[in-house]
This record gives sequence, C-alpha cells and structure tokens, in this order.
Amino acid sequence: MLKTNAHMIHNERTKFLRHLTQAGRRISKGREVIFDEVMRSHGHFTAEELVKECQQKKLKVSRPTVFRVLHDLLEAGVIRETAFGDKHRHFEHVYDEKPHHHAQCVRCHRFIEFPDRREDKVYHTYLKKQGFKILGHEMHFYGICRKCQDKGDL
Amino acid sequence: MLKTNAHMIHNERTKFLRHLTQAGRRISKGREVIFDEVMRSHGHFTAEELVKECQQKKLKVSRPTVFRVLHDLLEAGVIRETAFGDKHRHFEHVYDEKPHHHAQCVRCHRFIEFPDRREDKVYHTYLKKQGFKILGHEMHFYGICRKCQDKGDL
DNA sequence: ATACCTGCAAAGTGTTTGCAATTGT
DNA sequence: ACAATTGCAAACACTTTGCAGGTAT
Repeated sequence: MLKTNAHMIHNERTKFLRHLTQAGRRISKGREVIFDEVMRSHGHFTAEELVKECQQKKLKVSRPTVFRVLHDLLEAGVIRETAFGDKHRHFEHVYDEKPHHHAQCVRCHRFIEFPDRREDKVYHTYLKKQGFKILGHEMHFYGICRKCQDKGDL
Repeated sequence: MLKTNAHMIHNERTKFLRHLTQAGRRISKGREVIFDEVMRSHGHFTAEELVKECQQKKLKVSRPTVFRVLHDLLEAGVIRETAFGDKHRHFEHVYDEKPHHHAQCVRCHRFIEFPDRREDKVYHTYLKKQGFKILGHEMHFYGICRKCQDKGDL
C-alpha cells in the first residue's frame, strides 16, 4: 500500500473540485458535506439512504441537494451507478476500487461483493465485433446467501 | 429442435396455471391476456411498455392488473427481472431461453444481447465457498454502440 | 455585483393499494 | 354462494423542477 486512504480521498476530492471549477460551477457547503458522507460510506447506497443518513446526522442538506450532488459526483466520476433490477438506483464510490461484481440474496436482498477475475475477455471479443465500445461491465449473481439457507425454507 | 415454439409456450402456460391453482388462485381473463402478450414479446420490456401495448391493442386490462400479473409471472418463474441501473424494472420471459447477457449503449440506451459462454465458473467456485447458492446470473456491459460511434461525438 | 446554489413546495414518474363491483370456481 | 380478481382513483415512493432567497467568486 503506497497510498493511504486519506491520500486516495484527497485525490477524489481534487478530482471532484476540478471537475466543478472546470465546468464553471462552485464549491459549496452542500457539495462538500455530501462528498464527505459518500466517501465515508462502504459498499452500495441509495439516494434515499444517503438522505436519511444526512438527516440523522443533522447535516444541513435537503433532499433535492442530495440528488443534485449525487448527479455531480456521477458526472465527475467519483461514484458510479451499479445495476440492479430494483426500484432504486444504487451507487458506490469509485475510489481505491478494484473491479468487482455483486451477488444478491433474493430473500434478504443483501449483497456479497467479489473481485473481478477478468474472465470476461471472451465477451470483449464478441462485442468488439459488433462495433460496441466497452466502457465498463458488471456481473450480477442472484441466489440465496448462507444465512438464509441456514434459516431453512422461510 | 425437438420442441416447437408453440410447445414451449404451452409448457410455460401450464407452469403458470399450475402455479396459480396450487396457490389457490384463479385463472382469469386478465392473466391469460397478459400472459399471451408477454409471450409475444421479444427481448426486454418494462411494465410501462406492456401497459401501452395492451392499451393500443384495446385489451381490457388496466394498469394495476398488468403490474399484478407481472408479479404473478415472476413468482411462477415465467419471466425474470433483468438488472439494469435504471428507474424502470426490466423483464423478459424465460421460455426457450439460452443464457445470455446484455450490453447497453450509454447514449441511445439500446441493448445488445449475447450468449453466455460459461466463462464465469471461477465465480461459482468463489461464491460456493461463501455458502451462496447461485440461482442465476447476468453480466451487464455498458459502452457505446456502433451506430452512436458513427454519429460522432453527439 | 453577478452568477450559481439551496431549500421549499409542488410536479413528475413508476408502482402499489383500498374498495366496491365483477367474475371464476 | 363464496372468495378471488378487477378497475378506478387515490396513495406511495423515488426523483426532478420552479422559484425566491442565500452564497461563492
């Protein structure tokens, strides 16, 4: 580990601020507060969860601001949207991130994350033939996690 | 091809009807109409798209019924929900289906489907170690499709 | 001083639900 | 006849937007 966590977060912050200033936007309290909150998160979160967390911590940011800053962070490449067949949109931050995929339990809806093994090269070949330029990918497994299996036929 | 399309659809219908009767539910007009419509579909569809199609064809099913029957079909295993980081839920039917994945263009939002090459065995091993029982999986690529590349920097 | 940002409340989507009328068994 | 299903309208949950007031540059 050459870079510490604090360094990485600092880098992400710089990336975010640069993105904003380059676009003629401003560095405001709301953006900083939400940036910090997002960086403090582990794994996925939904906009709603972030709103609730801010409310609990009595941070002075409204629901629309959370959505707006989430959009900014997405644009700046600080977070990405992960794909789940759910009503909500899920996000996770990108910093210090190793490519990984997700497995979701169909009963308790909890996630397992696991590393990418680059076993998808074969698909790259196929998609390239189609003229499709790959920007990213994600694998989504669904099934039943150990805990739910232990609980029996629920 | 030992089984024709008609056979497969018949099988799916039987599966659906059995699921219903076993659960003490009934076989109604709405369920039959929507079952037929779903089976007629190709690739993905959203609930909204299905509602619109029913309206255009003047089928006598309301919006809530479409959602309710979609839920029944999901339960019966006739359709499955596919995972996309979108506001809508996407469905597709399961019948006669070869395992496949999706690539979505971030510009035009169109999908490419491509066959599963079972290159994901390595993940199965990992997830089994975690005690996770896999029921299915899906790979989601995102990028820019040929048409949008041809259009230039849009 | 001039934009941009924020909160509020309201409007939009997509989906679900309560209830009275209807239909399947 | 009884219980499940349907349509309607209303409620819900999540997200976006218009606008007046506050804030960063």
